[in-house]
Amino acid sequence: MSKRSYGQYCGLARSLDVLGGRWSLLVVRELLDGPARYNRLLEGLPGIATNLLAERLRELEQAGVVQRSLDADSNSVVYSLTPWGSELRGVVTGLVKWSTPLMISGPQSDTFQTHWLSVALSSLLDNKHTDEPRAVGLEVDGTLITVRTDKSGISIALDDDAQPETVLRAEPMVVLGLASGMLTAEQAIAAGEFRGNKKDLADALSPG
Amino acid sequence: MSKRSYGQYCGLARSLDVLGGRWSLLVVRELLDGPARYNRLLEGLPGIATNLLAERLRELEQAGVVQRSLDADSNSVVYSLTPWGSELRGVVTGLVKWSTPLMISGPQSDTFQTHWLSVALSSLLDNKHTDEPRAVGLEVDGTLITVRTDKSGISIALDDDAQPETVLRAEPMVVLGLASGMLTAEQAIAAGEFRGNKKDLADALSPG
DNA sequence: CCGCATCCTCATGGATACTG
DNA sequence: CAGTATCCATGAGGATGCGG
Repeated sequence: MSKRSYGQYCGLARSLDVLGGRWSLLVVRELLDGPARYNRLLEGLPGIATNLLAERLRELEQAGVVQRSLDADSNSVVYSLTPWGSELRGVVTGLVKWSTPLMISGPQSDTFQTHWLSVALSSLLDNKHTDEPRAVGLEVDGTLITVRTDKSGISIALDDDAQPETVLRAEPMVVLGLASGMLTAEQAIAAGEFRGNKKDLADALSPG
Repeated sequence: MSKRSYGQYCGLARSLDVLGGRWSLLVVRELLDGPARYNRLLEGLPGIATNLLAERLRELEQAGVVQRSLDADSNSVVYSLTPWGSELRGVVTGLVKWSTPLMISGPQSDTFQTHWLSVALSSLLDNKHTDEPRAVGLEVDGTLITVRTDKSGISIALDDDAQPETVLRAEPMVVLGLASGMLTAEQAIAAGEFRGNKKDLADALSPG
C-alpha cells in the first residue's frame, strides 16, 4: 500500500485509486478535448504546480489512462487518452450534469476558459436533436463556439471558421443556465446581446 | 479560496470541489445502499480516520449531498443522501463499470465486504432483463446475494430470506468477471462450487 | 457502547527556482 | 519547452480522550 491506495476490492475504490488524486480527473477533462502538449495542459489547468502535472501524467500513463507519444513534426511530447481513458467521457459528462446547481450560484471569481464550456455543452445537450439542421454560434469570452444540431444529435466546435447566422454574446452562466433548463429562453435572451435569430438560439440550447 | 477549491468555473471542477476530497465518494457509495449511522459507515470504510469521516460528513452535508436526521426509536443520528446526492448513482455506476480491468487483475490483499458487490452488480447488470423471472443466489464470503431478473430489469438484495433454487458459491472476482463479460459462463462455473442449476446462473449474470 | 474532538506525526500538495 | 529539485504549508492517518 505504498502509493496510498484505499485497499478495497471494490470498483469505485479502485477507480479512485487511479483517478482520485487531486487534478487527475481535470487532466482527463483536458485530454477529452484532444491530444495536448505539456504546456497546453498547464494553461488549461490554472493553479496546478508543474511537478504535480508531471506526476499525475506519469501516474495516469502507468495506469493505462494516458499515453505519451512523440509528434514527428515538432519533435515534442504529446499526451492523449488511451481507448480505456476515453471511456471516462461518460463519467465526466455525468459529473458535469450533476454540477448544474453548483454552476448557477457560487463564486464569481473563478477563472473561466472557453473550452471548458464545450465539455459542459456536450454533456448537457447530449440527447438533443432536431429535424432541420441548425448551426448556432455562441460568442463567450471572445471565442466563438458553434453548436450544430441535426437529427443524429449535436456537435460542439471551438475555433470554427463557420459563420453561423445566429450569434449569441453572453456570459458562461447564462449559456449554462439555458442549456441545463434552469433559465427559460426569455430569461437568457434578456440577459445577453444578440445578433440574428433569437428563436434559433433558444431552440438549439433548450434541452430536449 | 479558503477550503482549497480549484477556482474554475467548470462543472467538473465544481463537482470535484464537493466530491474530490479523499473518501468523499466512498461515503456516497455507502449511503447509496441506504441510510446509515456513523459506526456503520466506519465499518464500511476500513482505513478511514474517525475525524476524517466526521469532517467529510459535515462537508457533504453543507454542500447538500448528505442529510442528517434523528432516528426516533434509537434516538441516534442517521445519515442519508439528499435527492441531489442520490443522483450520483449514475456517476458511481459509471466508475464501477469503468473499473472492470482494474478488478480482474490487481492486489489480492485488498479487503472485501459483500455489500460492495451489490453496487457493482447493479452497475454491471443494469440493462439485464429476461422474459421469465429468475431469482439466483450468490454465496460470497458467507453472505447470500439474491439477483432477481424479470422483464422490467434486475434487482440485487442482500440478507434476503428468500431461498433461491440456484446458489453459487464463488469468489468476488469470479462473480465480477462473469457479470462484466470478461469470463465466459464455462470459465466461471469451472472456478466455483455450485448447487442447483448452473445454466440459470450463467443466464442471470451474463450481461445482456 | 456511540459520535465525535484533539493531538501528533508524516505523506502529499503547492509555489517557486532552476536545468537539459 | 518540458519538465526536475527544493522547500514550506496543508491534509491524511492513527491513537486517544470525552461527554452523552
